[in-house]
Amino acid sequence: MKYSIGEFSRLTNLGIHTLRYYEQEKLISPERNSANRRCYNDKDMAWIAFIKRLKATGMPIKEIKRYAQLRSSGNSSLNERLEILIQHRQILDDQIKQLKEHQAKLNEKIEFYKEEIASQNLSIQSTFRKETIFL
Amino acid sequence: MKYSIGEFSRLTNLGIHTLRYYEQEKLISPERNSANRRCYNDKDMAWIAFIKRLKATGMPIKEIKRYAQLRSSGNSSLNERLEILIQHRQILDDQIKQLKEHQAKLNEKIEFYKEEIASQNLSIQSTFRKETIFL
DNA sequence: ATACAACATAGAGTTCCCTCTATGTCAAGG
DNA sequence: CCTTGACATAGAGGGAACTCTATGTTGTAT
Repeated sequence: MKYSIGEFSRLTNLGIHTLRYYEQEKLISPERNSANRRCYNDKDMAWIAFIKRLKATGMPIKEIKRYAQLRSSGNSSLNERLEILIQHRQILDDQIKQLKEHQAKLNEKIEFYKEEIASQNLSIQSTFRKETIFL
Repeated sequence: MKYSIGEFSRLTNLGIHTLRYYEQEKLISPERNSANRRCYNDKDMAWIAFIKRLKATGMPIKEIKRYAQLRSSGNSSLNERLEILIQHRQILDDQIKQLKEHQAKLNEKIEFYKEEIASQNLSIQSTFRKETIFL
């Protein structure tokens, strides 16, 4: 299947401007038809999906660009690409580890807040009780 | 303990400029001494540590600022702060879930690459074998 | 034929989060 | 006393990743 930039934008959730920007940055190079219109295909689709994954895991555009260049240079770059991927996996693993730590601490903090609030409500309640007693 | 901005910068790993920027953005309001110099204390330290956590989990400065404002408005804002925290926990949980998914897919991709490379090495080997046979 | 929407490019603008520069003040050491 | 270095403010600069504007072209429906 072939897609115009409009269709492709809808299918990838990526905004026409963003797609053109990615092309400018050489992340992707769709074919052109006779009228110079961009013609994205299913391979582009899969590639964009992967780009989105890399981005979502914090890889900067520049690094994705490097990967894209290797990709376009064919099979001889497989090893180098694999290395980038393995390196990025390490980064991702660390990232997840960090986030889990933050998650644990945040949970602690939330528990602390709940207790704090509970004890406040208690003192309000007792004040209220006193008031009802003394009124 | 009290710290000058220089010391505090070293202790927090946050760059003097960044600390001043955070103050400008009202994330933190250290006291000043007679000479108008900033005097950070241990409470500021703990607070900065928490700011760093919020940042590291993707909370934008503006939202941290909102939290900081509530914090400075005292105990009456405990509930509201708790809500921000709980909401942020949700975001963090989702984030971790997403990253794990990306991790799984990345691992798949890496395995795929390894196989690809292995089969290439094989074909090179066999070409090489042919050559050695036919030479 | 003409109107219209979708496409094209070049380049400016925006947002976020710093980071740096220019300029000035002040306290302490040689 | 004077230099030095850490501090102060105000505001400019920078990079990343978009996002938008201006202007022009093309293909299709009326």
